[in-house]
Amino acid sequence: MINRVVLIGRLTKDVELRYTQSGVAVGTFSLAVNRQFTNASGEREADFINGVIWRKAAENFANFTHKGVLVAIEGRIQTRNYEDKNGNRVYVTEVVADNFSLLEKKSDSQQSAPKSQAPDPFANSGNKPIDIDPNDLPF
Amino acid sequence: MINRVVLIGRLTKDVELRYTQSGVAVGTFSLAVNRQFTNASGEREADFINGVIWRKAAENFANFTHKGVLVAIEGRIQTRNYEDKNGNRVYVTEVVADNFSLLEKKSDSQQSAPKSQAPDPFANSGNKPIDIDPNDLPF
Amino acid sequence: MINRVVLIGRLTKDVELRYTQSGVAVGTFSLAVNRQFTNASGEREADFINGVIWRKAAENFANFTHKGVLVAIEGRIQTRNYEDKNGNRVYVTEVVADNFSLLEKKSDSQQSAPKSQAPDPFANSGNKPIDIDPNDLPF
Amino acid sequence: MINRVVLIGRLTKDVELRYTQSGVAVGTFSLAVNRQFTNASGEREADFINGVIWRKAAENFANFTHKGVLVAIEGRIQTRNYEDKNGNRVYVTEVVADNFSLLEKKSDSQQSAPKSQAPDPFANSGNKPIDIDPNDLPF
DNA sequence: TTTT
DNA sequence: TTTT
Repeated sequence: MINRVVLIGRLTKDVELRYTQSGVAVGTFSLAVNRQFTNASGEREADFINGVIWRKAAENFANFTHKGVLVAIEGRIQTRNYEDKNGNRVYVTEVVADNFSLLEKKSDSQQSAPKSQAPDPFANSGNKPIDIDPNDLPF
Repeated sequence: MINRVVLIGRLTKDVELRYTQSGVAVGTFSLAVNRQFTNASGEREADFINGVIWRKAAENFANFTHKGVLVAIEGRIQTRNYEDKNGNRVYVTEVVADNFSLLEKKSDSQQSAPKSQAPDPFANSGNKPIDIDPNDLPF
Repeated sequence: MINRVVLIGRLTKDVELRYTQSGVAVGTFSLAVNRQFTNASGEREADFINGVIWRKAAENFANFTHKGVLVAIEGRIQTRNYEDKNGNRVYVTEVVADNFSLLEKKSDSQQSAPKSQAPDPFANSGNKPIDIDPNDLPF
Repeated sequence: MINRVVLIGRLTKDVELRYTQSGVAVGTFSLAVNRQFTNASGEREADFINGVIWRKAAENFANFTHKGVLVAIEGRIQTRNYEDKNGNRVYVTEVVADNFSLLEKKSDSQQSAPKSQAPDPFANSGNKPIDIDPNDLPF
């Protein structure tokens, strides 16, 4: 079934890169996507959308972006749930990104420390997330 | 900024239609969207995505669909949060639909009671959600 | 850069499946996508959108669909141009599908001859079209 | 039926703004959308996608952009055909944009003459293209 | 008949 | 040069 999302927004913090026990890279991120219309008080609010990205694309996304940077991402909506430390079931709705585009050059809105020498800032990759055990998740 | 979602899935229950204090129709719904790939155990899982729809489109969506029916929806991802009865902040990520398509005729997968005589089952409408006070929300 | 298309429509004819000289499957198709709004004369027009699909997905798309069937496709817009027999340059804008969903069971709107035994009608696949020489194109 | 397109690319020339006989603003544009993958020769090609935009959004799009600028557009694919001066039927596939986002500040990639004082560069608007007579088209 |  |  079709499940497609396209977002343009700014990273609210640096992408967090971790590795599953089996060594697969996973990045988690949060995107502030400004709304098109202002609210009743005339302010432009944003939606704060959490996401996950896997494998090579995760490493590239972490290495070539930083907090504040404008990016486009493509992906799908995923829902999952887990039991927290108090035994309560927590429901999560997030975006699984399979692709991203940098919309600003490195110099724009620079804030964090440099992390990597970029051969191609638009480097990303298809990452068909192949059946990873949820218990393997580092977050 | 761009924030666009397209989903095809089945309603996990009838659309719930309510009205704000100012008389605006709001529908809430939950969509089961089957995943493209099977999991490690060879099963096809689904994402259970909650959504909101406003005004005339909400009334049409509620009237011309029922639990189990296959629909396509277009919209955007919205995040919001509120304090629950225990004083805990609850974070919600959901889809605001601005458009829908019925992908099955009335007769297919009929389950609930009939609700309305449909002149055009594909009737829907642009519903630019104009600055509704969140306190006005019936859910 | 982002280039994303999602369409739901009916095949105006059977998918045409061919093979490049190097043996890669290519399907070409035409989709009638009904418009949301009726025109000045109150008629609902359609857009007739041509598309291409590659490899395993092409074979599945050809085998599990036929003229008239309702399908969803995801892909990107591609433009190309070639010189026709009269030496005129022809400009083509079409969709390259990388994914499809059947929205009707085999029995619905059956018209053409059966073509294949379907193990999973929703079988399709990522087909990252890897650098195929345009001169290799059979259409 | 669903017909949704999201594109990020650079305008290959200034938006051309005209008015129908009944006074409706129409903008035409061409977007260069770089491909994700390089071709057999290792070059990154682009798709050159033509589009149309109507009403207030057309005026804003023309006023707040210029050749070379990076923009995001949302819309749908439209097909139409007309008879050219030689009596040949010409088939057109283009994007009808109903929304756009500027992805660069005015100063970036400035090339053309200034055209307008921008109160809000992200100003755009829903433009439900209401039944315009094709004979009324200025292009 | 093309953008950076 | 079109689908239901």
